Amino acid sequence: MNEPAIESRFEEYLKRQNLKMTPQRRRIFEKAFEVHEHFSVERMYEWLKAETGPAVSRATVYRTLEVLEKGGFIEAVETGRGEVVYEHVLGHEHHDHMVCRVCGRIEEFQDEEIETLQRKNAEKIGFVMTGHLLRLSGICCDCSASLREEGRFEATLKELGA
Amino acid sequence: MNEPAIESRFEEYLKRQNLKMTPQRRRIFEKAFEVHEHFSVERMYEWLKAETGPAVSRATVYRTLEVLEKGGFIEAVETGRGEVVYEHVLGHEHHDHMVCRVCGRIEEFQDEEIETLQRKNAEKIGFVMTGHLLRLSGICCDCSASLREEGRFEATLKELGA
DNA sequence: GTCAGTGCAAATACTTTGCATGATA
DNA sequence: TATCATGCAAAGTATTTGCACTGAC
Repeated sequence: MNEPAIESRFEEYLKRQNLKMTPQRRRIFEKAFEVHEHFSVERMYEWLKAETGPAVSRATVYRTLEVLEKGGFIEAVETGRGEVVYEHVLGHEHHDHMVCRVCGRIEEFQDEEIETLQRKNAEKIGFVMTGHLLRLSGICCDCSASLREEGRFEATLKELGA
Repeated sequence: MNEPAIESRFEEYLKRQNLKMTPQRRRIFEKAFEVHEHFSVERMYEWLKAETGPAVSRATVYRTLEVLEKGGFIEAVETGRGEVVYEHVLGHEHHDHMVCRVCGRIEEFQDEEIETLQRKNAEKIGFVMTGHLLRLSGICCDCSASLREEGRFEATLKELGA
C-alpha cells in the first residue's frame, strides 16, 4: 500500500472515531510510515523536533502513538532491553523479532509453522488466543563477527548468560 | 530438587561471587521457592512484610531479585500488561507462557517442536541465539466461560483488538 | 460555536542510587 | 576488621494527567 492511501485510511479512521486530524497527528503519522526502522517515543519526538513543521510535544507523541496503535496502524514491540519501540503495520505481513543483545539491532522473521503450533498449544490449554509475542534474543551476524575478531565472543556469550 | 538442596546451591553461589548470605537474602530466596506462583517485586515485599522475620526493604528486594536472576535461580517474565513478574527456575523445565488479558492469570506450556523451529530461524538469519520469549495472550478458560455467560464474550474480544 | 486536541507542568509509578549504619565472613 | 549489605530518602526515568487555551470541523 502506498503512503497516501494509508494516510486516507487514517483520516477515515479518525472520522469514524470522532477524532480530529491535526497537524501534529499528521506529522507523527507520516513520520511513522516514512521511516523503515523501529522507533521509540523519544526518537519520534526528537525527529519531529529536528525537522521543520508545527511543534509536537512529548505528551502529544504519547497520545498519538496510542491512537495509532489502537487503530492498528502501528504495533508496539517490547525489545526486552527495557524499552518499547513501534513499527508501522499496514502493508506488512505479520512477523516476529530477533533482537541483538549487543547492538540492539532488530531483525524480523516469519514462520507459519510456529504460528500453527502456537494456536494448537492455546487450544490444548483452553485459551482463546488473541495475540502472541515471539522474540528471539542473541547476537547478530555482524556483532558475532566483530566479537570473534576481538576474541571476545565466548566471554560475551557467558556475560549474556548463555 | 528439594528446597534445602536448592538453598545450599544459593549459598555456594554467593560464596563464589564473594557475596554474603544475610537474613534478608535468605527470606527472599526461601519465599521465592516456597510459592508456586509468579510474583512481582511489590508482591514479594508485601509477603515478607506481612510475615514475621527480619525486616526487608523494597530496595533490598530489588537488589536481591537481581542477584537471584543473575545466578539463574529465578527468571523475569514480562507479562505484557506492563508488569514484570518472577518465577523460580531450578527444578523446573523450560516453558513458555500464556497470559489471560482479562484476569492476568499465567499458564505455562512446553512445545519442543517450537523450540526447534526457533533455533532454525535464528540460524537462517545468522543469529547466535541466547534466549527467547514466547508469550501467547488471550482469554483463559474460566474467563471465556464467565464472559459467555454474561454475553460479553464477543464484545471483550473486540475490545482486545482480536 | 462546539468539542476535541495541544502544550505545559505537575503528578504518578516504578526503579535505582548515595550514603551512613550495621552485619557477615 | 575489611568488605559487603541494608535502609532510608533522594534522585532518576518513563509515562500520564489536569487544566487553560487553541484549533478543527
